Amino acid sequence: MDVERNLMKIAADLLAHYDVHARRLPWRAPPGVNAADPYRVWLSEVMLQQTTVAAVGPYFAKFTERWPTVEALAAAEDADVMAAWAGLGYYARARNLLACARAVANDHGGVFPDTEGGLRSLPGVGAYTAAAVAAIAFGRRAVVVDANVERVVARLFAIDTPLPAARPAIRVAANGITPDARAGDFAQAMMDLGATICTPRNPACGICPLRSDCAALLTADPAAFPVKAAKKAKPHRLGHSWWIERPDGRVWLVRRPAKGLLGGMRALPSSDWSAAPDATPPLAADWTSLAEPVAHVFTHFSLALTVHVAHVAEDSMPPEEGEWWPLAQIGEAGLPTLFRRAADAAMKERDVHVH
DNA sequence: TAACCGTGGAT
DNA sequence: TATCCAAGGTT
Repeated sequence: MDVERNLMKIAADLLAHYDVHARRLPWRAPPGVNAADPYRVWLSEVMLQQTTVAAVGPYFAKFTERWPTVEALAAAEDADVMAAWAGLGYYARARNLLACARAVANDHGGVFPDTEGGLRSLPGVGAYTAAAVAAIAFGRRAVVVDANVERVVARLFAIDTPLPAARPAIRVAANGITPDARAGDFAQAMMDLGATICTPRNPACGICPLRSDCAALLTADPAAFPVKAAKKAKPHRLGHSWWIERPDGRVWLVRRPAKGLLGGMRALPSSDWSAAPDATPPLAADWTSLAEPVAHVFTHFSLALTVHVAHVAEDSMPPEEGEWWPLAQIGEAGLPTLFRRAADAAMKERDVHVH
């Protein structure tokens, strides 16, 4: 069979399947509506970077209700956006989200660029997101390659070069099956397929709309694609955080530096995180340490965080910059998950002593 | 280029 | 319990 014709068949088969089985997602235009809102497409794509659909759902609802347009988001306070993002992870995304919204509002008249190149120049918009927004929101033909597409394409063509070295070949193959029309639907169909059928483990090849086109299905183990390089072991690190509570029911919170881990987020005052962290408290007080450290796993290391608790006088003021945050509103402080769990542990320990 | 950057669910 | 993994971008 003619090779080009066979490649066209892949897109046709996939789009026919998508027309029946597309997932209904809040950021997708309803069936029959062609134009998705670029703001919502962009917002969803940024939230979905390395993040599951299930995790994004409530955050997308919260953001679009509070900031319905890019102009509204551009006018938001930094602290409000960072707090609203708390718990979703990869906080550089939130910082870039605001920078991008302000760039669109201030430099582009509140209208998103409608080309891949224009989108690519925005903060936090890389090759994938630019292609996805251009295709989904603006109907451009763009080659959209995320981890789902990498997996589906590696299997379709049985590409056995290990990632990341296989990326150029995967991109070429993805370009070869991307249709001129409905490139946005095609991209979303590929991602739906990767998320629901062509899954990393135990793919449902028996119900796959592309099973007649798949080279990996002819091998002993289709799930072996894509081949990946071995991962490095995560080092274990230690750390200390200090819970400083006043008799009026407030706790001392600081803000972490703008860049780096948990950058720009509210936090408990903390040591460095290393093999031998500096355990010197930020102020002299009668400290008690929680027996059980908070265990937390980051992308490239795991952490055992010892939480120290002190009750200090009303006029006490720690040396570094920060704010006395009311305990009754601790949920609105926007603490990232590590510190939310440390706060939970400290408050639970306090309740044990009170009762 | 490869390291850095979160979190939670699935297995 | 340990490991893998997710609609990646930045430096």
